[in-house]
Amino acid sequence: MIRLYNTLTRKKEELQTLEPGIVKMYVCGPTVYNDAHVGHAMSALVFDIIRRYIEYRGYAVKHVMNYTDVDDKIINRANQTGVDPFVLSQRYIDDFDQNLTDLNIQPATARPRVSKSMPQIIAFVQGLIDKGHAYAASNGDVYFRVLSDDDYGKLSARKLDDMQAGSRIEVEELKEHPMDFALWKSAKPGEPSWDSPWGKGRPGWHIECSAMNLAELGEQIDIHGGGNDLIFPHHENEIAQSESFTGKQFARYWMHNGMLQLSGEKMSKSLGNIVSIKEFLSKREADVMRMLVLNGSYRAPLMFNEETLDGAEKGLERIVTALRPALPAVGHANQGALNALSTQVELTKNGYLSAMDDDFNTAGALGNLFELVRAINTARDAGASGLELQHAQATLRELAQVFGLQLKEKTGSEGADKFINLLIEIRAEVRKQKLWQLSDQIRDRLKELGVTIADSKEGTTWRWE
RNA sequence: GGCGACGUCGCCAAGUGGCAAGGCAAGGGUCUGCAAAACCCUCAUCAUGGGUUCAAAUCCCAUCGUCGCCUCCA
Repeated sequence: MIRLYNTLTRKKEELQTLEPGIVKMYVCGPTVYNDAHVGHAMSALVFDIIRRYIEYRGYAVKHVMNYTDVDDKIINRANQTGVDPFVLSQRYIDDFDQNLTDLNIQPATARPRVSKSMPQIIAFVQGLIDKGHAYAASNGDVYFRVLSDDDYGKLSARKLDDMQAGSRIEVEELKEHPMDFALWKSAKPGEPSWDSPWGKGRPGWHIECSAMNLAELGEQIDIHGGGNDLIFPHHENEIAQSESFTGKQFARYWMHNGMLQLSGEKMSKSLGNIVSIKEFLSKREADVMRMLVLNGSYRAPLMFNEETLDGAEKGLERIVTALRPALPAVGHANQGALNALSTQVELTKNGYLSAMDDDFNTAGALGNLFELVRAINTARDAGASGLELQHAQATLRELAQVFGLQLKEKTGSEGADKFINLLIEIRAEVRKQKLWQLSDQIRDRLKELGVTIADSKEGTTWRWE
């Protein structure tokens, strides 16, 4: 039984789906006006890991991620660069898709965009007006009437009265209440706009997600996810819109990931302290970013710096090492060593599942994986054969794959193997004659070419590195 | 100022009432001609001060500190 932390109730709850065996999950995607950064990667990775685990547990996941391709930022950037806003957003959508692929993130089963959802959005706004939850102002803007929603503020645990007190929002005369927010914005000159019952205009920020949710997943969904910086106002307003429109509970579980911390601060567009995904991947493997996320807890802030990345990279190598073959000359491992290994396989499986069932505790599950890593290495050192290691290694690989780790061994140029083996063979002869200098020279030169040699009393092995 | 989350070894971090997982780093050792890898050993009483309890990192109160939101943001 999977339990997950629900922001709405601030408690862990059992996952009970609306339809048996199916999880409807909507995760807020990016506004596409710039290169995506590693903070986006964290969020995408968190929900990718969650999705993979839910699927591993036997559910089918309907996963929707939207692209916000109509927005002030896009329009501004388009104007600055002289590129058509739709061309610009298309370019960044393509880039983002590529980023996700590079990070081994499973594509969402549906990826709607604002620009292609206009009829649904307009119908949604009209519906809210019809039900008295929204009103059109004289200038063509349409606002949501917060006072019409009696539990407004329940997700972010705020009260309307409190918000007004500390609010820095300039009260617009056209609004009935200062916290009323725009569902539809009347067009300004030079902006993309669409025809509507209230004149030419474009959607506000929050309505798109309500409308796309309804279109793709229906009136009610199981999980709604996103970064915790979206709790207010975005998700709060989504709830207000959707529940006012349908009269039903919108999402059963609200899940929010913590922020990536770069030198102690949130990485964000406005602070300008950004590392793009592209930039990251030019320096490190995709698995390193995933390991960093796995080693933390998805709801807490995640430290992103050279030190934590080095740690993630080393941990990754440790798992990869455990998957390597048995030693060349296999002795016979004693029964005790083999029993210890199979015991650990069971312990790890159980530990992994109970950690992950408990609100996707990846750090705890990872700890279990490392215990299996050690058991495998110990058995190998004791002389276990490939066959004897097989089950444990398969388990390790399976559980790592549920995490979405690829665990790629580096490979070199094709066809080089036989020449490398030849060199190793010659070197073995050289070593027999104790010509250490020559032997070391071969090792050093191969190292420079990306081949690492390891000698042991059972023989010599090599690998690309 | 308001609301929320949090403070566990040098770093990342699990654990939320019953003797403090795991990874990285560090030190010592085994193996090795040397090296790499691996393995073994060592390495914390849980921000501070009170309180509840037979028993608290884990519950309550206070203080200090950090982060997020309140404005675009994963």
